[in-house]
Amino acid sequence: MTPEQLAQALHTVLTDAVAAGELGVDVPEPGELRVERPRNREHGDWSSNVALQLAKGAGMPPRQLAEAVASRLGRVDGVAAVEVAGPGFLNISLDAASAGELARTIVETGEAFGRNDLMAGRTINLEFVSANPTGPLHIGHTRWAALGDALRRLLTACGADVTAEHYINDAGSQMDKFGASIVATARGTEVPDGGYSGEWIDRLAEQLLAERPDLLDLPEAESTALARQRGYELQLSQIQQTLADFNVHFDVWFSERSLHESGKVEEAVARLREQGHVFDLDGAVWLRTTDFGDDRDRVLIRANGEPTYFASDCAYYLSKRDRGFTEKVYMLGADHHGYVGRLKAIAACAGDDPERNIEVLIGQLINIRGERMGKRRGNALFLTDLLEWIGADPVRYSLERYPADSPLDLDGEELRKRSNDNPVFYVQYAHARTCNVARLAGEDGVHRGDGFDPSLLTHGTEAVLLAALGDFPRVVTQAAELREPHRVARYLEDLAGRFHKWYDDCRVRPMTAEEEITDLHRSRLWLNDATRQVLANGLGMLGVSAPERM
RNA sequence: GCCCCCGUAGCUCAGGGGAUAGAGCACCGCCCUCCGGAGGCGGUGGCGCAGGUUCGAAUCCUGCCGGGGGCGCCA
Repeated sequence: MTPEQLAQALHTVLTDAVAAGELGVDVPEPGELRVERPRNREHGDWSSNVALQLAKGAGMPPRQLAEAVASRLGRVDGVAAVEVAGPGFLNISLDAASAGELARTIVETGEAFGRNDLMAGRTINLEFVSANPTGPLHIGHTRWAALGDALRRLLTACGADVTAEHYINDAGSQMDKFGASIVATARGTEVPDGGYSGEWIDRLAEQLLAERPDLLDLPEAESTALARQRGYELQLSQIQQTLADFNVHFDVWFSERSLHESGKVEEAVARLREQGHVFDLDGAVWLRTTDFGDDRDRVLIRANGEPTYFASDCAYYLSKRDRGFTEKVYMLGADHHGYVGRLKAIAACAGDDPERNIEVLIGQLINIRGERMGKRRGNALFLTDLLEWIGADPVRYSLERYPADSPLDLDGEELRKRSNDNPVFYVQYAHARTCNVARLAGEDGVHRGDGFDPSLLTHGTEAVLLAALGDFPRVVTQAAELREPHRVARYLEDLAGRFHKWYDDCRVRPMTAEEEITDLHRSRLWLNDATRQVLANGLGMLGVSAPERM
């Protein structure tokens, strides 16, 4: 019996009680009824606080209301006992067969277990990373790459139509400085003020010189333009390769420059002007974002006629809108939190609902060994370095197990250690262990077949494991709705722990070749395989591999 | 000055109003006649401070203290 089925039963029981005149209250929808896994095992398999929530509306003491519900709920098929505890909690115990049935459900549902269609029909544009193509991805991008991709997978798992998008800031003066920096490096002179320097610039200069030995003989403007274009291509493809190595998928790579070249930026200004939010002042063109909560108005076109970066932001937003996305999610670093107000204002100026059509997620920056990592500082830690030293799985997982809004202080040396200090190994090992058990069981002649008797799964660790397995769909939904992939990671760690404890106490295979194979062996194999499935599904949603052997 | 995020165990962090606040690491013990010990069991140890809302607050609100970040006709 799943918690969802319990919530449904609870709904029915409440409705019946109201019909019988036992209580007068508006019965919440089943989805609103919270059935949770109690922290304390002695509080049953599942618990609900509905009595506490409805007491006021029903005008009766919570415990009395709870008693009324408990006696009815206790008669539901599969429910072994319902106790009223504390201020009015309902502590529900399932009979073993009903609880154990879940193992079969999971095995038969397979990869689909945990997925749902709650977000069906929603078209979501998820923008993240959006790095400047002037250098390699660093640790700051890494957090969003991991979390953004996990969120893409989670929202997709909930039935949403998700487009993962990477905006390429390939317009503007930083690209000119990028080109000039490559040329200066090729020439062996100082890079311009505010330019780029680093090993990657050296490599780009080297490569460009190899391709175009005449680079330095060209007129300055020409060599810079060449370096700018070719350096851009090389750097972008390096970024794309790195993200692919990191198991991060993007559906669309959107060029800022294309907005300028296609006239979309001017068009955006004109469209916003039609909406009545554009005004002229001091020779510049402004968007009155203060009408929608921004703390100051923003310049679209400078007095010198050049559009601002903000103007492309507007054009980009309108592009997303025109492409039919109802929800545009932006994932930004904390150093961009000042953008929230103006981005929301763009949506409002465009006639959208800033509460519904746009969502800005802010992630705190990461510290590694106490040093703030930034692209323009020396000794930046690049994602390629992390992948080489640590590997994609541990890097992803170590970022995905924390909420984005908590400042993260990871010890670089600890991260480099390939040891069980890293929880990803704990979870992956649990998965490998389930595979090993299944493999050896098969060799012993233990097969799932028809020998599934859920009433045999009576051990305490089995009840706990089953309850944890049943919690998975709720965790997925919650993680997707709250945009918090770390909930899945923490869940998996808990599940892995439950599994290891069960493994210690309950043997799946016969101890000796002489021992008769019974339904107990087979039923436990079902449970083992159900655990394997949930671990694999959860790791899949995090973009982390589920190895069969380690 | 204004705005955003965060203060939970020695350390790194979980805990979207609920019962006795958890995990890993660190430290101290224990478990291999047993499916992989990359595991399990036990011990030590904590909600920054002060008010408020609530039957109930680590969680919500206000103030203060402490840490990080942001406030351009830069990109």
